[in-house]
Amino acid sequence: MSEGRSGSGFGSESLLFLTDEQLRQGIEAMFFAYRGFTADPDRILAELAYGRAHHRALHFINRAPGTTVNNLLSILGVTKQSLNRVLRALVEDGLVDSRVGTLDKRERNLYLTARGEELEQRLSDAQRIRMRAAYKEAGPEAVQGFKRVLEAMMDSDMRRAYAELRESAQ
Amino acid sequence: MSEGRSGSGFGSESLLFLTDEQLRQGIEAMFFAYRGFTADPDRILAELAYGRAHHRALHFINRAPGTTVNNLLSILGVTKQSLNRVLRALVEDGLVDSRVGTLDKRERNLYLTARGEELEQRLSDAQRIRMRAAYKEAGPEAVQGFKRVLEAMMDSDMRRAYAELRESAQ
DNA sequence: AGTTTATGTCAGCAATGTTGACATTCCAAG
DNA sequence: CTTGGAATGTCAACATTGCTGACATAAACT
Repeated sequence: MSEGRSGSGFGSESLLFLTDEQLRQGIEAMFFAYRGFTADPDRILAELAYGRAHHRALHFINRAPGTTVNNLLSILGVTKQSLNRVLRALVEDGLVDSRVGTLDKRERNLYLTARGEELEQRLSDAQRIRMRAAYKEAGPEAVQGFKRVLEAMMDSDMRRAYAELRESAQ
Repeated sequence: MSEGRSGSGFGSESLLFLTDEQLRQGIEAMFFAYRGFTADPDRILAELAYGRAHHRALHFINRAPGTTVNNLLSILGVTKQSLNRVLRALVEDGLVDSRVGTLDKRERNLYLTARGEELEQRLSDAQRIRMRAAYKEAGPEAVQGFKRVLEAMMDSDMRRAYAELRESAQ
């Protein structure tokens, strides 16, 4: 098909660095690891009748307090209608505070309430514990490689968003 | 909360290797990268009115032809009812062949048809192209680290499934 | 033979993605 | 200043894909 070159007697023993089999292993590793990556927060969220979408919203509002709906959905990569449902629940439940913009009244500036911060902490902690263990097991140089490959795998606009977050962080 | 130790004046400048900020960057990298990772197949699938679930089924049936529904759902980590819906569509559309087991007639052995293989190739190629580019950009040692961290991030049973797939592959 | 266990299918519900229609606010052209 | 269009966010309805529950069939155990 589109670009087929599937291990047809050349890739596997050539001097080229990447066989299709190696790439497939990477694909599967990504799939299995992402499940592990979300498993711990998912368990907490299930108890509270929330989902991954709520976690993502909490995470990025915490990361950039005062952010607007528009900005948030460009980072999350979902439609505003989809995000709206999640935000509405979080606001109703008193985890997020949505304030009408001062400069532009069409905008809503989003903040976590104390309870919102509390849940965000709980979720992030769960995820960090696993991440910390994985980093420790793999070692520092592995972590550098890990991040480098992930960054190269992003779409270019997400790479920009990611870089901005890193700068703003500290 | 459960294990809170969030950059409270100690983690960030201690001799410890992992600050909360570093961990958070890893978390966000994982989130953005996974979106890139699935973006290309998603576009193809959308044209065909299929979803990620169909892609995953095709991938692992291709990987282990003759596998059973039971085995497949343990790898995919979904319920059999959820998988069944997807498989039914693939069988009806002539991409997957479901044969009653010879030894145990309760089981169904799953195979890709020619058309199924064709679509699987198309999807995998799209994903491999991006993966290949990311690997190339990041370099060989980075890839080693990438895989090591991902593997450490999996749940233990998934790590086993992953290892088995690698062995069976070759 | 009869109960229990395993495998897979069918039906209906929940979470979360989508598009479409709309209200409010801002801004720019006249 | 007003008016028309663009931007922002909300509400409604639908599709995909998780889920649980109920069931049919085959195997296994007693």
